Amino acid sequence: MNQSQGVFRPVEPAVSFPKLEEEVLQFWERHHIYDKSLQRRQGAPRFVFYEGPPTANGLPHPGHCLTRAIKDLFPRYRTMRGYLCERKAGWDTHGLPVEVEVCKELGIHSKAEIEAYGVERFIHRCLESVFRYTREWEYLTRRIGFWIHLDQAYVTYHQSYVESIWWCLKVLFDRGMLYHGYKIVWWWPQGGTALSAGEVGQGYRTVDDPSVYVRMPLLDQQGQPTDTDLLIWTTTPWTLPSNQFVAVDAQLEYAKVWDEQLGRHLIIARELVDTIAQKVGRKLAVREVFLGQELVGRRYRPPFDFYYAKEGQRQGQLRDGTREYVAWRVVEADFVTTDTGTGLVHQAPAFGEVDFELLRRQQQRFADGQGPELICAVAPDGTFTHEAPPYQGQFVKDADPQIIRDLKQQGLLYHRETYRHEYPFCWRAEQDPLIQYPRKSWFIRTSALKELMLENNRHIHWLPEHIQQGRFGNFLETNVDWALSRERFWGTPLPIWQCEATGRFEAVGSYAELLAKPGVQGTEVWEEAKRQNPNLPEHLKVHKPYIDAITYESPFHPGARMRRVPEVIDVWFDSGAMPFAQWGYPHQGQDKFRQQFPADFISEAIDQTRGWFYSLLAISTLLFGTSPREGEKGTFRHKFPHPYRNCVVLGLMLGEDGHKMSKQRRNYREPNEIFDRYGADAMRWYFFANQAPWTSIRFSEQAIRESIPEFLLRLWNVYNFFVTYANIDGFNPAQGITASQHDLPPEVLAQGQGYRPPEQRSELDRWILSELDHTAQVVVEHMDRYENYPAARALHQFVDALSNWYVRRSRSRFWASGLSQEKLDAYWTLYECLITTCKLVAPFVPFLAETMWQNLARAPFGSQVLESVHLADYPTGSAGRYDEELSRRMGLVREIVSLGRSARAAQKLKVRQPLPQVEIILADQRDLPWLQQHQQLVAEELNVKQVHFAPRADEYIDYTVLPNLPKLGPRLGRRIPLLKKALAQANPAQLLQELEARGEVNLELEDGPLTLTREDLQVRLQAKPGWAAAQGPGAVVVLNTQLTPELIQEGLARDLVRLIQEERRRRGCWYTDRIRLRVLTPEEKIRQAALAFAQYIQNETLAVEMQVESELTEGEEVGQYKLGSAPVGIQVQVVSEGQIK
RNA sequence: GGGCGUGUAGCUCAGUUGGUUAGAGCGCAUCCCUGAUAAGGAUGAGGUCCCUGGUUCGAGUCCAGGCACGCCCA
Repeated sequence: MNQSQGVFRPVEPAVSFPKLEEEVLQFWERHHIYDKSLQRRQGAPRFVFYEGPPTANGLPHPGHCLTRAIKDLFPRYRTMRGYLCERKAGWDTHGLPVEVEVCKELGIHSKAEIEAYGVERFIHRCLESVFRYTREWEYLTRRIGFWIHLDQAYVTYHQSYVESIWWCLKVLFDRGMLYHGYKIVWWWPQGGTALSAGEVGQGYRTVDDPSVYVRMPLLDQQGQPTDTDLLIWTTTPWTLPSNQFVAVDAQLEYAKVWDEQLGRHLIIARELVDTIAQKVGRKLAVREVFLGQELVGRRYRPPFDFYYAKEGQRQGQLRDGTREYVAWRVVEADFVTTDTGTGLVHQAPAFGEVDFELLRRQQQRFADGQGPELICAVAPDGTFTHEAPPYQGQFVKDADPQIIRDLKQQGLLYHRETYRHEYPFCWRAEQDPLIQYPRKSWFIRTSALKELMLENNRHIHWLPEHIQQGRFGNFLETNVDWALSRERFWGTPLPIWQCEATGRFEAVGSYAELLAKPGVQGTEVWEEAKRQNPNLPEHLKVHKPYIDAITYESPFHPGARMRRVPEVIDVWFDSGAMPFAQWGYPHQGQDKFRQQFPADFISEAIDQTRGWFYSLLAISTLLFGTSPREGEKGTFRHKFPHPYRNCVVLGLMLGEDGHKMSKQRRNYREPNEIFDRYGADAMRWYFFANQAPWTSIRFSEQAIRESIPEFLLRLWNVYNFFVTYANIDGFNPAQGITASQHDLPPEVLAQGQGYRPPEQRSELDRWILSELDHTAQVVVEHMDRYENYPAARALHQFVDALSNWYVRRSRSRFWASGLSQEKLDAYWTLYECLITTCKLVAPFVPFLAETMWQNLARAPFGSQVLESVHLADYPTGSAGRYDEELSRRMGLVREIVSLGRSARAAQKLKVRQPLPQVEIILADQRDLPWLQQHQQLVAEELNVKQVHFAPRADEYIDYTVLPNLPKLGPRLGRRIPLLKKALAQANPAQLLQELEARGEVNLELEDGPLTLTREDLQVRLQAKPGWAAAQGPGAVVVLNTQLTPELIQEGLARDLVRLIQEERRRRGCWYTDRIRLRVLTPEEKIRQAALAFAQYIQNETLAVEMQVESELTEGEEVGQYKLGSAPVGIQVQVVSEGQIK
């Protein structure tokens, strides 16, 4: 029969996966398979997925491939499991990185330069920049097989999105959760800009700074100077005029030392006394030692009295009713160290984040308005203000020398030196040092909801688990208020308007609400821009600078106007608002939001812990974690967890060399290169099947390449094998099946012609179907828990078992002529295995699965079956065919065969040489009857004439009887060593005999008797030396290596068959060609073997006749071979042509 | 400096609730197979499970301390 008459399309053996994938992509698109996969689940329970929006202003790299692959895997899987999973794409479009890119193009940097360039032109360029690489992102998304609605993507700068955020912020503002306060930022004074942590990190340089030790005299209770000084240390003398406190560690030991030369006492940390004495070259005599807490509350006089003169004597009322001096006293802090300095830390809250935090804690101790105010003698441009008259107008760093001179003059400078350390500079203007500086910012009072956020977190399923209590939990524990505002241009404008007369604020929840305000002015700015450039997207009207132009009448003061505050907001707020903002909620999309909240599944890399994972959780908890206030629109209380239930945290992907991926290092390949060479499935399989997704993964081109032979090609070969023979035999699964629109589940296959229930089929068939069902069960169990890695391993193992045991053991059945029932069983079994595997692997390697489905299912069934494997239901292995006992036993057979091979290899006896016998000794006799029925299988695999099971073989075997520890451990506990001793002394053979006879055995331990059953003991076998044997945990296999002339002849005959087959192939024979055969060799033994086994040889090689000759002729038509040392010529002549190649 | 994670074969990584002989792939070596064939398979060598101490009858696994690396934050 011609293969073209088969129902399956012939399979190309030299497959190109990338090429197939392109075809599959076209097929999906042409037939709208993704949409159909959703339509099919209309009305089904939803599986909600949120896309964490990428920024498309940079090219995607392999790390993004991992994220996108994982984001595709679980939605695909859940869809096949019967859920409706809509996938809406999204783009993150705002933020500093965008501005930085544009500044680079423009060759500018500071805010002033941007303003000079023009905010309007600037944000237009930002908008262009944002979508620069959208095409590349979309290509990657499509090519890797990530099904998501790109055409319906949410975009963070769109008006509806911005207005959702405005709504959210208005709710928070009205609840009093949004407030205006100070934040200490890294500040570039010359540029007038705060820098992000990333930028600051780029600018660190090693520099020498002045390092000064300064005395601050302690005061007594009357405020009079004492003979004792606090000694502090700083590398930023310019911060001293703004000193407010000195911090100590309450639990640290401090020493009061006497400096003879100075004639005064100094207080320093006890363990630093020697260090400092050495520095100044003086003797410091310890007079007293006490804990830091004794210093807490003591007053001192700061080195400069610009503020002290006015405020030094001021007291404020504490919340507990008592009074305390507001500043210039010793306070307790947990950040004090003794690594450097003196153990007493000068605090200038204006110029340090921890200092500022300390001030804030102090402020909280006082009643409202009674506490210390922030002191700051420095202007935003980095120069001293009039509040520090001697230095007014000087840049802080330049003022250091004079400040030190003045300290010296006052006698307060105890010691000075130079200190080499890392200090940040502006990454664009290398000469400009950064300073920490207080800026007014808008904050969200997230710390008030800390407990709720923690509670919410407790309900989230994190993978890996440790994120919950670890990185994320800790981060929530130390929650500080969210500094929301940014003094930038390209971002969601903060929707707060301020009364120019009273300074009071008001939040606005939408553009329409704004336009409805009384006396609105300024809309013409946008209208004019639009007139000049009609192509401007409408969305821009809610952005700077247009929105800034809009003012309205103040409700707080007659005649005054409300103007928007200048800030935009942190981009993390944008992305964290996506659960509702992607629908424009609550101004629109109410149904959509309620259907799609919260998410069942999100996944991003671990760097998002403090990014998106946090912003999502914080915003959701703020809005939906408490009961709504009266009159609020859109809020409600939702039970935890939200906004996501399961979060797979991916490891960071490193380059080939284990370093961060970087273009300059060239330590990774472009995704497209991988797709073109190996295909998306290879990459996906590498991601899913090589490691848990949260281990930081090292990009490896080789590992991607290897996933082809290890998995894809192995499955492909089985598929190819099936198609080849099914076509030869005209196997057509569709005959007899009438169901329509099905996905070929077992019960439908059962209608097929020649289909027999598995229980009537051979053991091997039942075994592989058992493995199939079990694999499906394991995969579903893991995938339901978001564990792709163990799921992929189970699939890998199954494909291996199918290829290397089932197909190999079944080959003779497929090769037999005719279409017997046994052969049909084999076809039906393999067919079902392939169809089911195809569905099982579909979420993992969607392209390969689709290709197989189109041929295995669509080719014979046409429209009777589902159009795509991705529309199918995921197999769950629920057919009840999993037979644990059978799986275990087959495992034992495979072990025995493996041991036999090992023994052969050790004796250098190739498998082609038949051997008379193997002796198999089992550790456990209970499988003996079953194994005896499978002697034939073992005999074939090992090429031996006889298989003999010996219940006891003291001749070959040493026995060791060991305790079964998992069973006995809990029971015996500390008696275990005694048992071990008793067993070592006992005679194992005798023990075993007794066990077999009575079912139990009595042992006398040193501390008393003990009765053990068969289950309590384990027998280990060891082959005695001198035998061709191999041992494993379950059995010992001993070979009989005695060769008879007959066996040697048979071995030669098999060698000949191999040579003839090779010659057939060399001559390009079709599988079914009949041949006329000549075997030419001067070696008599070979000739004799050929004649003795003529029938066998002719059968195996489809030879209608065979001539054996002693004369070797040369020539193209005679293949020249060697058997051992003897030359052999093989001539093959086709007599009747088959049609199958 | 703090938090989190990681450390297992030459390389990349698994290792379930503590249990006897710690696994896989690649690479290497030796070989097999040759009707899935530009494939496939077997066998082998290769391990102080980072170190030290502890808990336990028993620790790669649990606990404490340390070391190295990575990430996040200061």
